[in-house]
Amino acid sequence: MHSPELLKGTLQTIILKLLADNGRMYGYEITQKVKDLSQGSLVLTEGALYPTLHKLEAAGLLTTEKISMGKRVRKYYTLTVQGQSSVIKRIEDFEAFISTMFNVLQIKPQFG
Amino acid sequence: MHSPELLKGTLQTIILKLLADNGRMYGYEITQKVKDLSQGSLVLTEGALYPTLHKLEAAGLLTTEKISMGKRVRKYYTLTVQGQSSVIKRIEDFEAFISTMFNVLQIKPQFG
DNA sequence: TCGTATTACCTAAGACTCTAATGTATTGAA
DNA sequence: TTCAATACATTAGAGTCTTAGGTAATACGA
Repeated sequence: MHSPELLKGTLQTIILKLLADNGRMYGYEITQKVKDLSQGSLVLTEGALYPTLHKLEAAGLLTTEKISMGKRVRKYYTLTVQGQSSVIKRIEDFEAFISTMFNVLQIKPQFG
Repeated sequence: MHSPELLKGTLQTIILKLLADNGRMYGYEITQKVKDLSQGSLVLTEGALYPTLHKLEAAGLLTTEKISMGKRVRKYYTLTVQGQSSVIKRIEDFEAFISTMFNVLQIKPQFG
């Protein structure tokens, strides 16, 4: 489990990128996908997820549609055109930030 | 200039690592060092820096000494033993977080 | 069939970290 | 002598998260 402070500011980027890769997704599905991809080390709480989804929708980056599954209603989120272009920029921003952090911390990227 | 939200949670790590590499430093010096190492893209505001320094001191990771430079008094910060061991852990945490983020975002680290 | 876990949506209070603004004072250079 | 840079610091407010709580459907084992 990571220090939760590090996650701050990355949640929107994660959500947007998952939607870019997977097409439409619903909230609970996003939490499970993040858990899977991070091997359990990143857990999105619902108190963080839903306000963020609603904020991204209000900003015009996402649209929603409600799909009935029997009696249960799922709310699917899809990127708008504006959302699609913003993903690219946010990934670039994230990569630039990481690069800067390696310089400031004076460490080399290690992978393996 | 980076999206400021991404910086959140990394400030303590930056300060501790700079002190580990450079020995004792004073507040203003830290802001300049960060600006230099990041080529101007990361700027620590004083409202973020000083409360963080005081917090790290209260946590026992830093000690201070006041050095008179003529009429001016500089406040130097030095890592305690506890601070030195915490740097190692924080760098490891940061690297693990980056690695996880690359997995979740499904991007490959690009450097150059 | 009954209880529990999981799925699935959501909000609200409070903690925490940052920005922006402000304040004080010294030093150095034009 | 006046302005920029150096050097310390605090505070109000914004924003993002955690923790806790609420509702309800579905699936599964005892």
